[in-house]
Amino acid sequence: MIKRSQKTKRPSMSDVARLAGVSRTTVSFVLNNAPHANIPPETQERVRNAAAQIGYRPNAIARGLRSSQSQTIGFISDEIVTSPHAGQMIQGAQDAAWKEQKLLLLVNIDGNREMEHMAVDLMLERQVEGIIYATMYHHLVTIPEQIREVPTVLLDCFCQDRSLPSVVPDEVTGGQTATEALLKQDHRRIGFMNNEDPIPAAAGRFEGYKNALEAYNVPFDEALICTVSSDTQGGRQGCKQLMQLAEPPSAIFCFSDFMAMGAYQALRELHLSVPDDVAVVGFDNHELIAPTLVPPLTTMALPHYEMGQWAVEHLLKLIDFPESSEEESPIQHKFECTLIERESIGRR
Amino acid sequence: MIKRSQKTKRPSMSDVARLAGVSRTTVSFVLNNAPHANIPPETQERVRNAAAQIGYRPNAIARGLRSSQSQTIGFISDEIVTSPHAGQMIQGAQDAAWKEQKLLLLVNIDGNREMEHMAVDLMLERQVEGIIYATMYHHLVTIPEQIREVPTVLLDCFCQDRSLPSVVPDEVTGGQTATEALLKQDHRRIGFMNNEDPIPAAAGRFEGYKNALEAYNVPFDEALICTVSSDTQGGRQGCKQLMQLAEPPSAIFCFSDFMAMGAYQALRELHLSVPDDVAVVGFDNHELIAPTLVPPLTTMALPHYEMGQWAVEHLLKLIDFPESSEEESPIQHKFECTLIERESIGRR
DNA sequence: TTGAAAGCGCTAACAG
DNA sequence: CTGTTAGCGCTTTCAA
Repeated sequence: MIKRSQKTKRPSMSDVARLAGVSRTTVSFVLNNAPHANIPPETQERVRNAAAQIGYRPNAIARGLRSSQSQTIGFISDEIVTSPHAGQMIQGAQDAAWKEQKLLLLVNIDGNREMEHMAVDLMLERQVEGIIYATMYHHLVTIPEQIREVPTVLLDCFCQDRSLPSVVPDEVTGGQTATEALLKQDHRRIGFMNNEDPIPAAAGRFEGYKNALEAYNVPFDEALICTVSSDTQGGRQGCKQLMQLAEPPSAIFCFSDFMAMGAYQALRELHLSVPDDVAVVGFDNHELIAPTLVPPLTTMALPHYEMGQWAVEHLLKLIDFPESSEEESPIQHKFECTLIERESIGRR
Repeated sequence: MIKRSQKTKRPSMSDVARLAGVSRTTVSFVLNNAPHANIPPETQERVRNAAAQIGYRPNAIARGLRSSQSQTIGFISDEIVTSPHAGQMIQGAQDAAWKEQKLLLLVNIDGNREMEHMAVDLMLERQVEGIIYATMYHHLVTIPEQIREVPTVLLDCFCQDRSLPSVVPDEVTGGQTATEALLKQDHRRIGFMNNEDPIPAAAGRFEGYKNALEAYNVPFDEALICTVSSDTQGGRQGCKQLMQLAEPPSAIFCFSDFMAMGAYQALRELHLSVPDDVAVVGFDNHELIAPTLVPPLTTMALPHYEMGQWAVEHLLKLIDFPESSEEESPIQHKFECTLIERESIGRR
């Protein structure tokens, strides 16, 4: 049992050196597998044993001070709480960091500008090697200026002048893929319930919807578009509205899984079945919603994990090669969304 | 604009001292509002200006090395991804830490023992002042021994010998409150769909259920208990089973919101309405589920945010007063669950 | 092959 | 009131 009173000092390198009968230098070389130091196996053995014996553990703070590398990455996010997507981004980021033995210093600023500013300061003081600035849905952000003291990558957001590298989902191809899933099953009257908020996802998915129609030579019909709030209520109302049309759609592409859930409710109230009467496709692949609906919802998965991963990987590159050519035009990366096929789309 | 090339060295205290024409000590005293150093306002002014002018920022690593305080708390969690509850615990923990200007070093070990071990090592090397060990649902855990080198608090879990302080939800009173909500509306035949997994929540809520019945002098009927998987499927099947009884229940207490969602589905298939034919109460207050069901689900909220907060607050106490009397019997704290009333309970 | 020594940026006891 | 000085634990150059 390694239990040790919290008050006693932890063993330092000198302690190991003393016990092994060598100098601190030697200990350092051995424990770090120093590249060109040629220390005889026997001495190495002795040092390692001594270290193990007294339970020596390197002090990353001291090492960090000396080598000015904190092995730490800051992760700032707005509202972590509500979205399960947050977890996936963090997980992706952490996994990528873990591979390089870096740890994430997490701060959730909950939409508070002042806190955001302080968070960046605190991270900078702690000498983070870089910062990931993440938001819980794809949108435009303004970043505190001091953040530029250190390499930074924007995750699921972007800034006005694109002066910082960013990674976001490809909303256009996402909307297109979703719509094509319907078109492939011979649906031709496809409703689109869009989010009323003026966000990139709304514009992008709408564009993708139109692209898909065009690709299949289906004329665009304004009547089939309905713009509502992106929650269950919105979906329910929007769906009812669409189904009241003289020529109602045989399929509906919903901006979000919540809206799809609302559509299910509306359809049920109208005694229409999914997918036989109306096919439905959602967006988000909400783990808690999509698979549990009856029938399970076909929907688009957002690449949150991958984006988180990419963000850190890219950040690590920037850290290792700060003078990379990127300075003038930081990369704005997009990840494709993938179709998750379940049972809410039937053949027309 | 504070932009600065990433390669140039950051200004240090000496730079400030030089510019202000004083010694490093003075700078340190001024910038830290040193308690007993009586530095004339004028000098202070000069120092502060100098610091601002060159964009000085204290180096927390150096400070940490010197004062052996990292101002950092480790937060280890199993599977952050799937559960939205995770976010609430983290948020609570962070908010409590933030108040003391501490930051969280986050590692999600995803059920991997080896990774867990390494995570603790990495955190200890980084001199975290303490560690929160969190799980995404209330259960028994075994903790890597080295964690005891530093104050530790278990969040939403506990260890066999209770040798570490922990905070968990009070499952018994939770189950009792839920059941009483039904009893208060004059329901007397109350079904209980329990989780088949042998976890504290299952045993505790069942006990609470029985306590409530007893308090209302309602005889316990084994037939009304049904043990299923805690997902939507389980809830659906269990509910059908209960409703097939010769004397079916007029109300059902479900172990989880997912199960309640399944119950809704089953009831709908049986052409029974909630809450008129059958009242339903869930557990978890899943933000994404409970309010969006039709009718909105009355359910028990788990105190995740509060537990996260408490965990850090308690940890900070342990850090500040390591020799507190707690050594022999670490506190095992419980937080009450609260009833969230929506529309799934009707008067009998 | 190993050790001495300098120093990362900061704090704080001690002098002056 | 302010400066000198001695480290915190580690890395790494240089010399032996």
